[in-house]
Amino acid sequence: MRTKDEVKHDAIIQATIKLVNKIGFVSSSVSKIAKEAGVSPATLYIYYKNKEDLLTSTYVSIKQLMGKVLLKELDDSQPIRDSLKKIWLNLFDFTRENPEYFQFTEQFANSPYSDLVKRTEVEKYFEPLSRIVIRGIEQKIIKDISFDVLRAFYFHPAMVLSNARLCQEFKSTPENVEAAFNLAWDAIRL
Amino acid sequence: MRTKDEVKHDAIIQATIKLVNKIGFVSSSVSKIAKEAGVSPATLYIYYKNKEDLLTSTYVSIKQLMGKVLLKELDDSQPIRDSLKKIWLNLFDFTRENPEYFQFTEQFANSPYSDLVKRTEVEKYFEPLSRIVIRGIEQKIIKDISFDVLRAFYFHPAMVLSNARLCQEFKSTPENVEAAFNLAWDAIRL
Amino acid sequence: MRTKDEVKHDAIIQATIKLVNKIGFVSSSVSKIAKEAGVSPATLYIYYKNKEDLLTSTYVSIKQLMGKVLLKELDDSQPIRDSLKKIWLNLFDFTRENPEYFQFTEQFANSPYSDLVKRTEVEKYFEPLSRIVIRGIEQKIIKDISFDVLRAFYFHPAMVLSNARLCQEFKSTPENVEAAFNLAWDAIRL
Amino acid sequence: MRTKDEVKHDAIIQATIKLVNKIGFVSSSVSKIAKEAGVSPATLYIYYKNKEDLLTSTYVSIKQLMGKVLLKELDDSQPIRDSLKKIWLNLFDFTRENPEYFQFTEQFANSPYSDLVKRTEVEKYFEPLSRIVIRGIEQKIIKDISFDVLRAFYFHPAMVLSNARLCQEFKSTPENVEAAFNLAWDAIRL
DNA sequence: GATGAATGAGCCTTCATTCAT
DNA sequence: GATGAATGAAGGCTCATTCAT
Repeated sequence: MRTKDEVKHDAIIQATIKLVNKIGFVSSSVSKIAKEAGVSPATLYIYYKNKEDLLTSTYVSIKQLMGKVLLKELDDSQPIRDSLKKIWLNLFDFTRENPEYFQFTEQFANSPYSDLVKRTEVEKYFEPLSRIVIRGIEQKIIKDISFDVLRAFYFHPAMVLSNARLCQEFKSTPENVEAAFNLAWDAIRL
Repeated sequence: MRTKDEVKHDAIIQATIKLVNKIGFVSSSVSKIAKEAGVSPATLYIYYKNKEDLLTSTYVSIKQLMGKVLLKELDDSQPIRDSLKKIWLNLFDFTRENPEYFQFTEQFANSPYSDLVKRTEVEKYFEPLSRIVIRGIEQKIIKDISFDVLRAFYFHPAMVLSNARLCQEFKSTPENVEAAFNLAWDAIRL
Repeated sequence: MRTKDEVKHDAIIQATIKLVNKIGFVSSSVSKIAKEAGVSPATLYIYYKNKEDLLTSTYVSIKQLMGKVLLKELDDSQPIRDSLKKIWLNLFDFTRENPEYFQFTEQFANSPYSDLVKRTEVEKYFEPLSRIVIRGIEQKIIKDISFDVLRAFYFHPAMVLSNARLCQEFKSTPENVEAAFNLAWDAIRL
Repeated sequence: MRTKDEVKHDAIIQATIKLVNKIGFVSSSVSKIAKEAGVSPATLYIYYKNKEDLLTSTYVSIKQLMGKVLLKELDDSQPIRDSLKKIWLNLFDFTRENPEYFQFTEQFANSPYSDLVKRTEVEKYFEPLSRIVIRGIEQKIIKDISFDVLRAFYFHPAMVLSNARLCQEFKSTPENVEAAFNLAWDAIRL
């Protein structure tokens, strides 16, 4: 018997990301994705249960990768501010080097498809971040306020500034990112 | 000539908002909107050039209303911090009282349709806000940093916290809003 | 506004019958039917909810017509045998003059689609026949046995003999039909 | 060479019958049948040329079995009526003990697939029955009328009464079957 | 012999839009 | 102005069959 062709599988994933970025979620039909990937529409259903599965799986796997990249090289012994700054820098590195991955997740997160992914399914990949924040609160370094609020001032601004569509002026040079991080830190620190 | 029926026109707008909120952008077809509004699909094309026109027009007019509400009762003589706080409070008032309007704009802003609306077309309704910020920078009250960054820490967090889908824990009580605003202010102030 | 085009509706019905007879239920796709009728596939959905509705409605309306034709010119005062014979003759007249209608109902009745039609929905058009049979039983002219059995010997043989596919030898001349009816009568009479 | 696996072959046949009975001819796809049988779709094509071959072969082999069962224990010396009655009883025994086989053949016989099976291919298994009938005619016991007509009154009613879908009231108890057979006999005897 | 991967063609249905009244 | 009818194109998905191992 023939074995699953990982090259083909990867072509499907890349085609999905590329097409969604180019023409949006709504217009990205299964047959267009298949054509872009150079396979038959039917082939797609060997790797995924249906269109929803294709899109959510792609999203989750990118988020998993993001989690790994953002939280790498973290050292529990270093100051909390340094950890949080490192994560920011990692994020901007990631979005600079994988703009198409990042753009896909942003589009996905704001599409109705995102309701189909359990929040915990994604949040688990960022769990170490929560632990840092909690530690910061315990050590009276970070404001004792709900996680939703802290996220709105620590994580979301970074996402927004990374998003070329939303912020066309902001260029993510090390200086700019550092300057912007200062605002995040001023917001959340005690 | 007969005059267009404003009752009918309004029914179309309300149906659009209601349906998009209920079943999402992708599933909201013209005929479903027409049925929800109690008119013929063809009637819709009397009021709008096409589906794109319907959606973008609806979006822009809500944004115009939002601008009016957010920037009301502002007094150039009052402290900048007070003005910015007032705008926050106005935003949470608006989203509390018009959740369906707000939800629609959030969905729209993250759909591919949003690319069809010129940024300036919407930004002009929030122009007074820029002036306040500029004044704050000139008076050395607000950090001298690009507007994209300031918006990422002043405006976006408020939008995120208003969005029930994104922030399920955060309840917009006056105390919570005030507490969250403090983070915004800490972020942008000098 | 445009009014429903009955010519077009009839074209759809005739195309359905013709195609199902020619290539069978399984192969008769909506688009083939539409093409045969000279309309767009979408047009078909103006007249029918879906494919199932198209097929069942067509079946039921033919059965209604059959009921009318088979039971016409019946006279309660005439002998029961004459009434039952008249119905047989009417049936063979009908199948001779409307072979495509008859063939369609036979195919339908033995397809899984037939489960979608309530038995009573069709049986009501043949109700006078039951009444004759019941009268015959009461008058001790017809055997007192369950209706299923009587139908199996009175009605089904006529259907089978009418069916060109099942009975290729039998020709429905008046003499042949009369001769065959004698068997039916011998079967059910007391 | 390797020998075909009869266990596997039988699994395919049983899966075909089971699935066609459960979901109908139209919905019974090759891959569903393969899955039900626990084999690969490709395996199926080792045993059968194509789907048509699978279905027709299954049909013919059941019919062959039916012929054997119906015509067993027949004695040319016994009265013709007894022989014909015995066949009836055998048929009801068969359908009672093998309802799924019977149901399959009934579905098949009324599907377009049945046209693909030559009539003689099946009829040969019931040839002894014809001989009995011919003998009956020669002995002036059975009406001298075409075989199509005799079959319509002798064989078809039994099939109809056996078919649970068509006759929901009739229960095939020995008494009921005997009573019904009397109608068949009355119909065809001289 | 046996298999899961792979496919182009086709399935039913809905789409955004225009037509004819 | 307003409408329901009408449509070609496209939607997601499954089909019977063959390929490659």
